[in-house]
Amino acid sequence: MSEHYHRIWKVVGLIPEGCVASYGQVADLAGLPGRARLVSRALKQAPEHLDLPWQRVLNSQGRIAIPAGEPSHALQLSLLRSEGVTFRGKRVDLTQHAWSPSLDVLMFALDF
DNA sequence: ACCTTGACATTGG
DNA sequence: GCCAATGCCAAGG
Repeated sequence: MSEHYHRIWKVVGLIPEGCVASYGQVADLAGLPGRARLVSRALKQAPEHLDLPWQRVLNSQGRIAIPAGEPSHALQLSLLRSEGVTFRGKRVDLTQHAWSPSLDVLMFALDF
């Protein structure tokens, strides 16, 4: 598995319960600016045992990126609600749940 | 090596 | 708000 995937997985694992991040934000924090699509692939291929909070990653509009109708779309919605994330229609209320990583978390993510 | 495919983001209409 | 065009780039055929 590529080094990129490991960095992406590490960042996703840092997203706190009740918070959400966009694919692009995760890519940036992983040191891969402009590679949001790589994040989606990394999540789809993430090994189960990593137990990542993949449900906390949404598109830049705050919407669930999995196509409605796929079983995991409903699962993601349910997981987010169960951890207190609120929705405004189909979008998560980003003014309330957007993840703002603290400086120490940033340094950890960036390997400082 | 050459397409095609995305759980994306941004911009412009 | 919705849609289309672009840029992006690793994976899989």
